[in-house]
Amino acid sequence: MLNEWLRGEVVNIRCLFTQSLILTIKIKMSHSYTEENYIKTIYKLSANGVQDVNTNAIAEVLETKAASVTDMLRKLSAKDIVNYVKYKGVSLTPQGERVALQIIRRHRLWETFLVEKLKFNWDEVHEVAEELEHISSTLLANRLDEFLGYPKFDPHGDPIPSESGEMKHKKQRLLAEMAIDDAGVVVGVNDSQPLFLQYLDKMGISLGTSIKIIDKIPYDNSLEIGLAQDRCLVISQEVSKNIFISA
Amino acid sequence: MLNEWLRGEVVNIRCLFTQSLILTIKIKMSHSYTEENYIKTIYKLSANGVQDVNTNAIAEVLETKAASVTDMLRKLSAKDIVNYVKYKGVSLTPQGERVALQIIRRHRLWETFLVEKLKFNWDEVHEVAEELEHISSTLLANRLDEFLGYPKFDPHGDPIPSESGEMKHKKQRLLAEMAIDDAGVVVGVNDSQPLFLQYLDKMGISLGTSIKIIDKIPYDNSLEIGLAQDRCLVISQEVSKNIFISA
DNA sequence: TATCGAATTTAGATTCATCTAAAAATAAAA
DNA sequence: TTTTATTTTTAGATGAATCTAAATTCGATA
Ligand SMILES: [Mn+2]
Ligand SMILES: [Mn+2]
Ligand SMILES: [Mn+2]
Ligand SMILES: [Mn+2]
Repeated sequence: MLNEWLRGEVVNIRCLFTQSLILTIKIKMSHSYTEENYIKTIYKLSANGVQDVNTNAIAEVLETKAASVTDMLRKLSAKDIVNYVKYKGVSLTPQGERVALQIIRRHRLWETFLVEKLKFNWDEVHEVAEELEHISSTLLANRLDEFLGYPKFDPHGDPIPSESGEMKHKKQRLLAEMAIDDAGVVVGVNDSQPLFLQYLDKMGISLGTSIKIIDKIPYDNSLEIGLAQDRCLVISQEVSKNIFISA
Repeated sequence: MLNEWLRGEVVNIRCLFTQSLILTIKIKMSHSYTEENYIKTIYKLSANGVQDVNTNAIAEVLETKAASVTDMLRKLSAKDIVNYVKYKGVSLTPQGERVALQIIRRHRLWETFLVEKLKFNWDEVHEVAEELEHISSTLLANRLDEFLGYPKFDPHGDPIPSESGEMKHKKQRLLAEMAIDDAGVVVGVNDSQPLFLQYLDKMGISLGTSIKIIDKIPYDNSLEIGLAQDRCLVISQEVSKNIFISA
């Protein structure tokens, strides 16, 4: 296949006779729906400071088997998307990282669109965005970005990469790691599962909500927190580990 | 597979012991990307008054081989999406027609979105919509419809089916079939290929343009037409067969 | 009606993504 | 340092969608 020989993105084709005419073409490598999901998963698993992602971790996230993961890693390795050493683990190449950031960009732009323009609730968007993120047109992503006013964060507080792959790094800490009397504003969630977001809705917690730690219950590490208008409630550690507060 | 036994959309499950508790569940049959493209193609080929669509016609549209089409027709037949008789041709069942209309609905809504909101030109939208039409969420289609203000026609003048599958039938005739001195307004195109639309752009013809037939050249059936501000031009029969004028 | 040619279907192979089960490598424990 | 357990890879099979080539059917023509 072409892909196996043309690893880079820019190729020069020189006229055989005159050696003068040079055609410089930019080759856009395309990836299957499945490949994209692997790339995104490897990116997310290595984002948490992990150097080499292991096979089983990928298999778990993608709800597939380790053997399938191995097959795909060999394939992505041949495409120069990942650095893969048998039994040692896998990491994205700079190429692969660029691809991952584009997928994440599209995912988060679509989520923003769904919430901002189509009035979806923040717990309804992830699944749809999992499909929309694979629409390949870069013009579409860029126009959508423009239409939304170049948003920097998605509805869950996650940063949206720019066309060139840069994103704002928000200063934040986990609610679980704050001390008594500390206070701040909710700027993100660590888990976008509908059930968790629905729970937050029910508790009246959303991005922008001000929270103050009133007490910590040592028995199960649950937190007593204060919201606006002297409203008080207790949340489990599980929950507090999934809420980001402005630093 | 479940699909082969559960042909309808609503199923009752009765408790074996008490015979009293009845679970009524609505089963949403899903179709692969590929199946959807076949369904849409069969719909479009039968839309022109054709009763039984033949295998080769489908193969040509989908740029595939007749043998592949046969395989898929057996599959869609088992799913009750088409009526298929070997060697005789194929037509959509009422079920299949509903599915087709939903795909076309999504295609045209997305095209409208791209032009109206993202400032795409009308020649840039078809290819992207070919991908977007397969995003399955019906909530998405309905919210998009609402966001766009329930448009009745897409950027090429084609009618957009409602959620229930109804669409406005526009009174129109082909420019090629008009007589000298007849006049009207462009309300649609019969071909959405970029090259054709780009040609129309170049000639200053778009939806809403007023056109009057000035003369017909018998030699090659080309047409001399008049636009606003006494602008005159000659178009080939090929072109005149792809422009719809208000009746 | 018999024959020919086009359209269509069948047969068999290929590629991609997946699986299970078995083998191999690595890491942890004795 | 063996032994054991875990992780990972290989081997081999399956199902979906495709292909080419051969066989079959249909419909038109002789
Ligand atoms: Mn998401
Ligand atoms: Mn995905
Ligand atoms: Mn179109
Ligand atoms: Mn399509």
